[in-house]
Amino acid sequence: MILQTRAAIAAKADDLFYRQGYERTSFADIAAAVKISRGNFYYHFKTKDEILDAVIELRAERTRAMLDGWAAGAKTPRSRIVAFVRMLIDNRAKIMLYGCPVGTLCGELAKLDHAAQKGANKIMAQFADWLTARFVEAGKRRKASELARHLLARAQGVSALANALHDENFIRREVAAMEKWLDGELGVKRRKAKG
Amino acid sequence: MILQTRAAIAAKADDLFYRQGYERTSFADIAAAVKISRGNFYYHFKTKDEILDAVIELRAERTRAMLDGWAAGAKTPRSRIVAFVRMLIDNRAKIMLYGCPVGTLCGELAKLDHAAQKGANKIMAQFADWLTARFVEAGKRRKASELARHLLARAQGVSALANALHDENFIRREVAAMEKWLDGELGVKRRKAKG
DNA sequence: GAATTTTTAGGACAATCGTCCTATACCGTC
DNA sequence: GACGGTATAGGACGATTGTCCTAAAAATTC
Repeated sequence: MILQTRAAIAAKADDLFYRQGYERTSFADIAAAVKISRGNFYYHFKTKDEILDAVIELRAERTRAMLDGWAAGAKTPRSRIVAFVRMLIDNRAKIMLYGCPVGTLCGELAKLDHAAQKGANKIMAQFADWLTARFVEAGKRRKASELARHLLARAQGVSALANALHDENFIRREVAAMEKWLDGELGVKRRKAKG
Repeated sequence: MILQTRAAIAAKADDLFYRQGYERTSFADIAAAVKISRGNFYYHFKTKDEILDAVIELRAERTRAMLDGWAAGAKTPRSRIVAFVRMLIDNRAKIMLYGCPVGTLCGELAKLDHAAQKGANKIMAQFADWLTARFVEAGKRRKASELARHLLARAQGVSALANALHDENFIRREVAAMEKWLDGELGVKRRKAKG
């Protein structure tokens, strides 16, 4: 079945692109990981760009499923946003080794000035849009987009710094700080200190 | 003069590594930029790793000079930290195109599992240490390191997100938010809302 | 079970990679 | 103006890159 092999290639490429980067990962690397010959490879994907497109599509789909899961699994807007923030703790080991999968891919493709850059950036936008929707749910309609991007940026920053400084406690502290910030913004436990 | 050519190579490599990434930049690219032959290249640097080391050293020195300049040029701890934050606005055009030079290099070398990773991470630590010293100056000795890393992470996040979303206003908003946060932490204009 | 399509393996291809060698031009010094 | 060390140019090197071709194997269809 062509779909199985194609999916296997995309899955292995996804993992290798994350751990080694797109540029560093060769056809030979992926072929070895999938255990098929380099020749057979060409039957499923004509160019490296096509693989990248498939990987981005795979990640976008996985992101969508993850976000849907959080939206369905948590009952309040706050707890849904917290699920996003806690992703940093759940994935801390890999983040400290390889950074954020979305952020690092966007960064690499930006430097390569790659055509797939737009697709990768869309995944980042998926998070921004999802968070925006959650803040709207929480009644912060006017500032929703701003709050969403602020939180997303903080998550990106935590990933980058945890990767550079290899500090796990830093991740935990920042996650706690983000939750505290969230409570402040959403008016949980304490009101905005104005008026 | 050997130093002139060596320095010219390091300077061009620095720029190319920033705009294209280390992996993507070849000897031929650098040689073409410096306008010397690939053969002559080998006379100054034996390996690509050596060039990377020189570039990292160059960046570390430039970072040191920049931090010293901020420390000398601004009179209060707050205004020194603000100088750091405003760097995001000053460099916004390049940041939106290529990201943060420090963050993206650390990210790329982490994925390559490169020996120079440690040196690149040290530049990130330079910022963390400098900011820590400024917060100590401001009387926040106990939480200085924590505050420093928090602010550095936010700057990294703003760079990453501005790069992915190509949003200049986002940079300005976040810089303003960071200054406001700073005032809150340092007790400027308004006290901590506790007690 | 023969015919046909789908899938695979293996290798050729030119280009480029980082690396390294050697011959020559340049230089100030005697 | 011959000399000796510094700097440069040009190209060779083996390996690897992404891409592509062809023939054989496997699966499917009649």
